[in-house]
Amino acid sequence: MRSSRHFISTIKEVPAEAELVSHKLMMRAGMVRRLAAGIYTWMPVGLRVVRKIEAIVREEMNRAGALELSMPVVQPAEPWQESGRWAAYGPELLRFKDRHERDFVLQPTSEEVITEIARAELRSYRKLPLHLYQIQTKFRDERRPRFGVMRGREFVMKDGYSFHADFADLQREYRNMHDTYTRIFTRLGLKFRAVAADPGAIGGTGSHEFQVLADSGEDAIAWTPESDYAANLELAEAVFPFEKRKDPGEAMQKVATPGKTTCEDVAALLRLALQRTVKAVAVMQDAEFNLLLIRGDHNLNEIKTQKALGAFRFASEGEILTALGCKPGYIGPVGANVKVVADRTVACMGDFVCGANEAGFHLVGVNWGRDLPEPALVADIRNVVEGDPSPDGKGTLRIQRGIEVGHIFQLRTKYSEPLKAMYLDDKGASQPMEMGCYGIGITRIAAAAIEQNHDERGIVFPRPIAPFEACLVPIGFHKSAAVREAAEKLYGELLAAGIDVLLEDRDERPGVLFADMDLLGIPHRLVISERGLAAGTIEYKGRSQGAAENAPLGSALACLREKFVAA
RNA sequence: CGGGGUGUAGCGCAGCCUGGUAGCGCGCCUGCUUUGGGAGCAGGAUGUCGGGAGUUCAAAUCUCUCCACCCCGACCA
Repeated sequence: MRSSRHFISTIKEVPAEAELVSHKLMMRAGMVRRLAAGIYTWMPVGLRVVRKIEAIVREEMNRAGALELSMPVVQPAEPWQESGRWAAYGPELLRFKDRHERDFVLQPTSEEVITEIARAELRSYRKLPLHLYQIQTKFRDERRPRFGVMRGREFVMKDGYSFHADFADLQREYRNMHDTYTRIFTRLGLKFRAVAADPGAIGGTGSHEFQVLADSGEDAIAWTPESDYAANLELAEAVFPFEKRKDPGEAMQKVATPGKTTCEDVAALLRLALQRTVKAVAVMQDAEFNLLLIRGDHNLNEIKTQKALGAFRFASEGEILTALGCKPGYIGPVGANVKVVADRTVACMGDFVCGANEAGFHLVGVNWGRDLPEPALVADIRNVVEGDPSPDGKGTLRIQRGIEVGHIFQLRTKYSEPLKAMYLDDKGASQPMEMGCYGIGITRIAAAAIEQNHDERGIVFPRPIAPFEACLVPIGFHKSAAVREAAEKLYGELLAAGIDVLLEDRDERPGVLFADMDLLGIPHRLVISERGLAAGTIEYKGRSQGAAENAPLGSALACLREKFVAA
């Protein structure tokens, strides 16, 4: 490709809306242009990246035995009503009516349609297993689209669905996909981690997320270097503390803490470690008032709480006042005639500090059994923190941030039962199919890769997904016949050798060309100049290396090949 | 959806408080010079000041209203 015939539309200043590095760089590099909130045009340069990601995903999916198909983006409401998701999905599902006032949706995923296919086509155990996938545009009407294409409303996803006669075969395919995803993300040149995850709204039993490691990621991962344990923070279990609860050492005492409404403030005032304090979170389960107790330095995990308690919501200030006679900031479990749910850690604490249910006062030296009854329920309701013991008993946990780019689920019969996707087994009995589903965020990968690979000059793409593998930059292409001839000749050779090379033949100053090639993140650069021609050399520089090096002019192709292997 | 903020040239911004000729930088166009890291000089084009309504002799500026977008909290590839 010649840059003069391509569409390089780089800009120096980024639109103010871009917050994340990857978003800024994608805008600056001219990969995407925004059309509406969370809706982007993929410009020619950006689309090349997307296509390369798709190609790798497609190749590995095919190799793993899955078959590609393409399902409609616009889908009728009926299968969604049958599966129950028409009611359950909520406002993220974009719904609209056609001219006949019939209801339709834009697909956010395609379980319903694929299950219809399976129901109609896979009548016998002889046709199972089957894994079908598509690489398709998805639409989710996000509450708050942000971070450019990282969390857009319209995006491209690879979604695959597998159908099995029994659970064991589903588990086999699940492992197959786990391996396949590992190969895909490795080939894409990403640093990632597979973590145990919550199946969430999609449902089912087992589930793993593939997280690209990046500090700007929206997810937190708990993992340990001592074993292969890794889980999403929302799922990671905070195990029971090893040490037994100590016997009371202090008498309970009321202390004045005027204006100190947070555990941090109270601990600072009393010159106590934050780990000695307990915070109380008031929640309602229908009409029942609950106090959740968490150690001062810990955070409530709402997903775990929901699993322990069932559905709940945070209490209003009025409800707290009614139940405890005290406003938030000084509430606590002592003397409160309400249901008390203690986190495992709190249940093992003694001589702790908590609110006195009197504005401006806290209690110190509080002990279970002596000063208040044992909690009605002890459960794991907090997020793990760095240094907590690993749930598998090996080592301690570390926390790292990540961007979710893949997610695999064992759906079991969650969709096949309501949608009646049944098959006949070898005894002629009708059985619901076991299902798995497997997603990869194609367009999100482009952003995640940039988030993970950039420097002050721009993007540093891994070669497999760079818009071009290499660029050839002639200095004085429009001035020097010798440079032009040498550049054209080499360009032809590189193309013939199957290298995806960009010839920088625009009539711009060298500084502009270099800056653009760096910004676009093209991994390998060859420079031809009169200076070099006179010396019989060509210059090579890798995008992430500091200084350029010279190679004999005739060995340019061999040099690139060598660098490709090295990189 | 709740809370905060911003809409002025293609992009980044100033002007608004205290009403009175719409500006700066980048980019764009023309010419000359320049040519190994986003060139210099000279000249030039570009605006329903987000939309609507109101106050006023006069509104980018004050008031009301609608819209769009961005940032912080409950979800997901």
